[in-house]
Amino acid sequence: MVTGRPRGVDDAVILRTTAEVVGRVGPAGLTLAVVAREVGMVPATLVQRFGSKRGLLLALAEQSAKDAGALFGRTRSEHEPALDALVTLTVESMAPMASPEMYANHLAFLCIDLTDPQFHQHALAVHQAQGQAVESLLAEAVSTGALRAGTDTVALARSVQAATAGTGLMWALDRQGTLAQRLRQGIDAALSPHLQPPDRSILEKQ
Amino acid sequence: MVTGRPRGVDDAVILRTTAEVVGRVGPAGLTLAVVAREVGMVPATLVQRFGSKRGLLLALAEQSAKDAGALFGRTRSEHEPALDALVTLTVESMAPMASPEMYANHLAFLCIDLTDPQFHQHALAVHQAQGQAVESLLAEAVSTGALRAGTDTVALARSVQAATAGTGLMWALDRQGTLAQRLRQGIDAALSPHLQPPDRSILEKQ
DNA sequence: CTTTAATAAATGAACGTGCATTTACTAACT
DNA sequence: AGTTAGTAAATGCACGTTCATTTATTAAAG
Repeated sequence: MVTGRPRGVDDAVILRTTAEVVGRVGPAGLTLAVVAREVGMVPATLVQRFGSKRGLLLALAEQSAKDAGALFGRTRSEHEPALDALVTLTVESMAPMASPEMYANHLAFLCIDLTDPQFHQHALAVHQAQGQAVESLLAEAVSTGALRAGTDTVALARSVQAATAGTGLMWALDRQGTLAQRLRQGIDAALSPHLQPPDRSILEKQ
Repeated sequence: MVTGRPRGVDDAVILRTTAEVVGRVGPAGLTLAVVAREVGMVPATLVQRFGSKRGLLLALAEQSAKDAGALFGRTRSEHEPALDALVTLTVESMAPMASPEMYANHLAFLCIDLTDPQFHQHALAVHQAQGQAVESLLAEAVSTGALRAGTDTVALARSVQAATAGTGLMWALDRQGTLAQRLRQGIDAALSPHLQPPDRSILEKQ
């Protein structure tokens, strides 16, 4: 085996740096020059390793999808009620968008996802992983009696997912409260009509 | 008042053309050259009349906000049940995003709205106008007995708005069915638990 | 142990392109 | 004449990408 000059920094570091830069300026504002400087390289190197700017962004999207998949696929912490876990998971999954600017960057990525088939594939996978996770938590809530028996968990999962996405959007626009608060309220509103009486809310009233 | 050379085309035409171009390529992909060509002008003229590319886009945002405001502020068609009107209004308001590409453009604009204060102002106004419209329709539905008495219309309006926005987002991702269908289902899911029994749904079952 | 060849990685400088914007000028209208 | 609209050409900049070259590393050859 013939090895050449070793790589100074490995792809993971570059992708982390790229993510950080994207977090600041968004995918559109991203320039190879900035990423290169921050990682101690020169733009041409990035092109050589990732093929193009698009290649770099695509690799980042791939990585992010993998991370998100891991988040939604991870095993529950024990003894936590399913609906609490649902709220926790949702809030956590949207933590990287918890400022209007970061949310805007998220949207910018989504724009790419909707336009470019390769990006779309990853985004769709994440979206479906989330749907699965939500639905299985709802199903568990039904089986433990937190939700009314006979609840259509598939339909409800859709509602919860829509409430999540929609709440994020509204919050980014009106900027009232924190994203986490709003998500809790939004999910609660979607779920509360389906709670097993006498429960009225999944939020602890303090 | 001293008038000089008359304007060849008035601003409204330019804005309509701009909107059309944006619909094709998105706000980021917009170039003055293309707009200018389509309207029979030269880029410099657009700059002179709107100050800059940003000025043109801002004027367009202003116009769009005005249009949206008119839509949400218009008087109800008579004898239509409030909840039907709610669905109709929602579907209509999202008609210009009824393809994934158009939705992506909408999102791209939203990215600008979240980043640029002047754009944000218009977007927020539209959002609040929608909220108002939804809430007043819900209030009417309560008063006519379609919704249960005692329903918190403000909270429910929020839910409906979130369901609307979230449903749009999900549809753009998974592309199942038409946006209108999905919106109907999404709103129905949000409202059905609050309907006055024995009603279960606001969708006509055919 | 050198030396040398082969290979991969990284670089720096140049290139080209796409675009918004500026400037100087012309045309139309009162 | 004075005022406004429009234009053509030039300017300048910001980037992505290409290319020839240098550097680091290993494997074999002497």
